[in-house]
Order: sequence, then C-alpha cells, then structure tokens
Amino acid sequence: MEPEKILNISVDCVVFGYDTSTKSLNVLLIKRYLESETTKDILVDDYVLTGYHVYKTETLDETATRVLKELTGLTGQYKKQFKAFGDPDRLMNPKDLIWIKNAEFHKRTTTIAYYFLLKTEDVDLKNNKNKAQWFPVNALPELGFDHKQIIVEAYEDLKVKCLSEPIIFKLLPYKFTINEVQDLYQSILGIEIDNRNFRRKLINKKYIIALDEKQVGVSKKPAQLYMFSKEVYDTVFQKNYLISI
Amino acid sequence: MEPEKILNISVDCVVFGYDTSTKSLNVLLIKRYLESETTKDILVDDYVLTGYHVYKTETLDETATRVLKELTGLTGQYKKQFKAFGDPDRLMNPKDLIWIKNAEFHKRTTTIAYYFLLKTEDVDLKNNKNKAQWFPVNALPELGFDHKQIIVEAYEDLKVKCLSEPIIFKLLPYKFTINEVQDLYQSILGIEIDNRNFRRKLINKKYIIALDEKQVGVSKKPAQLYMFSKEVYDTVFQKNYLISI
DNA sequence: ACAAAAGTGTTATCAGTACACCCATGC
DNA sequence: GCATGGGTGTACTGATAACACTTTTGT
Repeated sequence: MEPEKILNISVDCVVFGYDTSTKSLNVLLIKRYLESETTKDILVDDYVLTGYHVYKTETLDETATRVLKELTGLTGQYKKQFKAFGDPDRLMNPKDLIWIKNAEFHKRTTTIAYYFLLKTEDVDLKNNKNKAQWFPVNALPELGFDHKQIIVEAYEDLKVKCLSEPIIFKLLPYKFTINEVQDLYQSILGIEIDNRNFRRKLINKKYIIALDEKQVGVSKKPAQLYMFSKEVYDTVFQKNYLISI
Repeated sequence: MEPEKILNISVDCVVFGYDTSTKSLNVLLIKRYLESETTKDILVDDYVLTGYHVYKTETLDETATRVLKELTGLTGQYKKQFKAFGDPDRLMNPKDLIWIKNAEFHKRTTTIAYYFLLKTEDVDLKNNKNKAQWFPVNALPELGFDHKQIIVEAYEDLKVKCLSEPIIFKLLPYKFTINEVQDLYQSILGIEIDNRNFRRKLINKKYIIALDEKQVGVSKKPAQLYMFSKEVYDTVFQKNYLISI
C-alpha cells in the first residue's frame, strides 16, 4: 500500500544527462498525453518533469531520491535542491487544469525542485513505463505546468555551480579524456575554450589523475584517459576568499 | 479578516542586519516564551526566526515580503529564497511540541526559507510587538525548531554570494567608507584583509564612486565617503566563465 | 602634542590569455 | 598516405599578495 501523501507539496526533478559521444547535455522528460473520450480530440500532448508528492513520513531529499529511482532505477546520483516554486497559479494553464482534473493533485501545490547529474548511458529508456525521453537542454519540447521555468533555473544554477565545484565529473564516465571535459564545459556554458590553456589547467590539478590507459575502439589517435579523485580533491581543497565583485 | 492560510507551508525569514558602528553582523530573532498555567514553570524560553504561513492567494516571495514588513515595517529590502526545509520531524523537539500544541500549525510543516539584508539602524525595535532582538550571527541564543540550522545555511549562502555579487552594499548605508566595506567583509567571512590591497581593488571599480564628502562627527581624521552605483555596475558587468575548480 | 584611524607604493609571483603547428593513429 | 582529432610551448598581460610608514584630523 502506498504511504500517505502530502497533497499540496511535491518534488520535481530536473534530470540532467550528458551524452559524451554526441556532446549533448540533455534533460529527461516524460510524456503527458490525453484524448477526449468522446471526440478523440487531443487535449494534452506535451512533456513534463518527473515528480511526485512528498510522503508524510519522508524528507524532501528522500522524495527526490525515490522519484529518481522510480524513473531511472538509479540511486546515489548527485542531487541538489535548488529552489521551491509555489506561485498560486503555477498549475493553472488551461491544459494543466484539464490534466489535473482527475488527479489527486491540489491545485495550489508547492514544489521543491531538485536537479540530478548523471550520464545518459546509465539510463535504460527501452522499458520505461513513463515514456521518458532525453531532450537537449537547448531544444526542449513544449512543457506543461511551469516546468520550462524550473528547467531554466536549474540550468542557471548548474552553470554557476560547475565553475566553482567539480560537479562536472558527475556527468562524465569514470575514465575520461581532457577533451571530453572541455566539450562538456562548452556544452554547458555555451562558450568556446582554448584547448591548450584548458589542458594545462586541468592536467596541473593534483586530483586529475592520468591513468596508464588510452581510449580503445576509436578510429583515430586514442586519447589519454584520466580520472577525477574526490579523495585528493577533498584533501587539496582550500576555501579561497577571493572577492570578485 | 485574515486571508486563508495554507496550514502546512510557511516562510521563515533570516533577517541579517549589519551594524556599521559595532562592526557586527546580526540576525533578528523573536522571543518564544511560555509558562505553565498551573505551576508557573517555564516551559519554553528561547528564540525563533520570524515566519508565517503562506496565504492561499499569495506567492512565496510575497509571503516573505509580508513577514518582513510585519516585523520591521520595511519593504524593498534585498531578499533571497535559499532553501526549503521539510523534514518530517523538524518541529518535533519536546519544546516545539509544547509550543505548537495550541497553535494552528501543522506538525509537518514545510518551510521555504529566505534571507534579507539590511542595516540594523533601519529597524526600530522600541515598539516591537514580538520582542524582536538582534543577535550577532556568531553568538546566537538557544533557538527553537530547526531555526539554528536554517540560520547556518543562510549564512553559508551569504558568505558565498557576497564574493561574487555586490550584495554587500545592501548591508551598508548609502554613503560609506572603504574601511567600512572592508570591516563588513571581515565580519561576514571571518578573515583578515590587507587594507592597501583592498582599497586599491575597490577604488579601481568604476561603480565605486568617490563623493565630494567626508565623514562628519568623528573624533579622528574623517574618511572619504563613497557610494555604490548599481546603474554603473549593471552597465560594466560582464559574465566571466572562469573555471576555478 | 598626542591618539587614532586614514591613506599611500613597490615588487614578486602567479594565473590567465592569445596564438599555430606537429604528431600519432586507424583506416 | 591521408584524414582526424590529440597533443604541445611561449610570450604578454593583468591581478593578487606581501609588506611598513606617513598624514590628517579632533581632542
């Protein structure tokens, strides 16, 4: 039996997935589709974030973890609560009203929004019951509720955060090349980075560790593989108080 | 008549106030006091943040603005929503249970936490009906609910944010001296800053504008006064994508 | 004249930026 | 042998960090 829900509080999850081979930063969305029973007109046909009510006995973090697991089967991924959305009319567009008419949704639901960072390859969409699908963060489909705004704000937070914390590696495989890291930064930030300067900078970090291994199965010069050591990072890390206003 | 409340969602406000003369970064707290009607034992005697339920017709931001206005009379202050706190047991300490027994509080209330930045001198505590009081952020009294943690997290956010955005000036009078800015950074960050380097850095900013005015009424060499121009800041500002991981 | 805080300059070091070609490999 | 992306070095510039004494004012 399902635990009791808090009907006016939900958690919504922006699942960011990076695809190293296509160099695309994606968001995982689920289909929202409804036809009129009488006329067969399409009433709702768009996408939404995955989310769910908070159970009465769980923390917000636990709700987020549960929602991600139900959607992707994954646990232990990087997650961040970044904002609460609670405008009285955030679920009040015509389509949203049609959609929630039958649901046990409260019309004034406040949602606590999280984002997750993972690799698209880690998610098996074949057998997904929610018809979940990846969309490039810069080419999103039509979105229900206020989920467009939620994604935009998650993405803004990610852009800022990836500059000061090594969360980027959550989006990459365990072993990666320097150019893959550069490509990822470029995808996220939408900028061009000088390869020589970037390499030098990254390779000089003590927590970026060159492995005795190269890429295999590529039809060109195979690149040196590296890993990120959180252990070394935590040891080496020191807060800096550089005021840059 | 009071608008209808959402009984399980509240906004809590961490009001930071800086006192330029004592160089103290403070938090505004209200008294929580309850005696047993029979034995006159003191049941609850501590402090809490100011907060209130969200009304059914207002946004979260509006709730925060309203709460601040009711406590201080002030509007238009810098405000930031920084985190939602929703653990099932966040109001479940023995004292908290005594306190909320008579209140129309839901025991599982999720709170959206905001912080405000202002000057202690702007708040008149004389006639305050909540017995509000300033406490140095590093010398907080005993706090109810999970408000200690909320303050700590607000303070962490402020420490990070003041390094990259000119929010520091929200805590200072309109006209200020360079040394006052330095003192404030030192208070917030708990560090020592070299005065010569700091002066040079700040004075070189185009948006720090020297006024044709000096301090008055000080019993020493009066210092040059400056102001912060948001207009110039917004013009001059350019995003930088410096990766510092 | 004294106390108190304001204000000032130089040097060394480090990090960021700009920039163009050769190299190794798989096919 | 050629196409593809991997990998490399140098010089310039600007910012930060370290450091101690003189100046101005009110009392």
